[in-house]
Amino acid sequence: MATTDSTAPRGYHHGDLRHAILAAALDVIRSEGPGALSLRDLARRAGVSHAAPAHHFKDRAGLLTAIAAEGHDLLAEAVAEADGLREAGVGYVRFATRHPAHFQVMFQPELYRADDPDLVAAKDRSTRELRAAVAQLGADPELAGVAAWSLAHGFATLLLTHNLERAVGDGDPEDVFRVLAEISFTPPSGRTPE
Amino acid sequence: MATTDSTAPRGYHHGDLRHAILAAALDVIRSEGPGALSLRDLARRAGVSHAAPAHHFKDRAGLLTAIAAEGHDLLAEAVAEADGLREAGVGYVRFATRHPAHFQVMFQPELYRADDPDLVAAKDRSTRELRAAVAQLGADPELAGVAAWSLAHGFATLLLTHNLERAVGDGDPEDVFRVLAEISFTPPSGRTPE
DNA sequence: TGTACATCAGTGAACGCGCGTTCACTGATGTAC
DNA sequence: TGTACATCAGTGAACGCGCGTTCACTGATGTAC
Repeated sequence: MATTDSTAPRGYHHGDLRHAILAAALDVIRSEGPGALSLRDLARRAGVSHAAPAHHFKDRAGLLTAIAAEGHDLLAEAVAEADGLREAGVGYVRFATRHPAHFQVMFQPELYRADDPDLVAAKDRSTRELRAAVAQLGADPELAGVAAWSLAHGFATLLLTHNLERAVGDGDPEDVFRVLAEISFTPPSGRTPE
Repeated sequence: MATTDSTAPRGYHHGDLRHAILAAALDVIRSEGPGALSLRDLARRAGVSHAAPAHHFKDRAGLLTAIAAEGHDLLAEAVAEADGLREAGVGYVRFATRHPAHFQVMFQPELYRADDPDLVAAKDRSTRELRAAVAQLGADPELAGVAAWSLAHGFATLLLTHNLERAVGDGDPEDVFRVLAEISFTPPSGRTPE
């Protein structure tokens, strides 16, 4: 077995236990849901004693808080990279499909400590990006923003819970979403700003 | 203490343990999420021995399956009563706000047995009603249906996870949703069917 | 270059807890005759 | 009207399990001098 992998665990110290635990946790959440998480199980998966995880994340809530914070950062990034409101929506959907475990945790606040400073900061970042995307709308950005967010969030959620398999089929969900955004947000010509 | 309440537990037999357990479960799910459910705890809340719940619902998954099935029936009813697509969306949102625990469980399939016959039948009913509502759309009902569903589902989900408090404030979420539906589904005049 | 010390990451045994499941049981209710 | 029997709902003791948490510990790494 090659020992050239710099992340391979070696000797007494794991080397990167924090990331190993996070990766295992995301795995479990993706396949079995957040309810199936236990620190002891994660320790087992990382090949480490059961008390080790508490060193990095005090407890289950601490771990989930870290995941939620990371999720908000990833979301902020995905939205910031997008050009235009429609593509911001696509970025939202892409984030959800690429990081389903983060997405799942973020929107179940009873799982983590919502007042954690790092989390709050990350959430502020994602909120700022979402607002910036919506600001490109004309009148009543508040309401139109809620509509846009609802559309993207609903699509992503239904996608992850396997409710759109008939509609999306083998196609690219992002492309399907582009069409939806087109349908929903083509401004009626009678109302376009002057 | 009045013993006139016909639902009051009396004597050896509870009288309506099945409903009592369900009610307690919905309570727990609403306030602490489905992860906090345990049959022993529900038995305690219903004032009954810890092995009793297994008589009605074999296990946790059985209980959650029953809740998901009941949820689909309630949703089907809410959508069936509505007049027009927009009101069907309002019905969807209303169902979510009135029965948040059912809503939460229904869309987390890893919590229950998705192949349970009763559940499948109930899900068929709600699917049929949703399809009927969407069928009122003109061209491409499949895609427009996904858009409508995404909008309603996203709005409901964000509402229940306390993400729309700024936008909705003290107002009635259902009214806010009516406006969103208006904004999103006013057909662009260039495209209205002849 | 060597030594001493501090700090950090991970160990492993021990504890108490709540859980689901099983099982022989008992009390209540309905039905046949 | 009475008796015998079957069925159903709920009991309570027992079990084994995985969990989180605590704690004294040890091995590895970095830093000061």
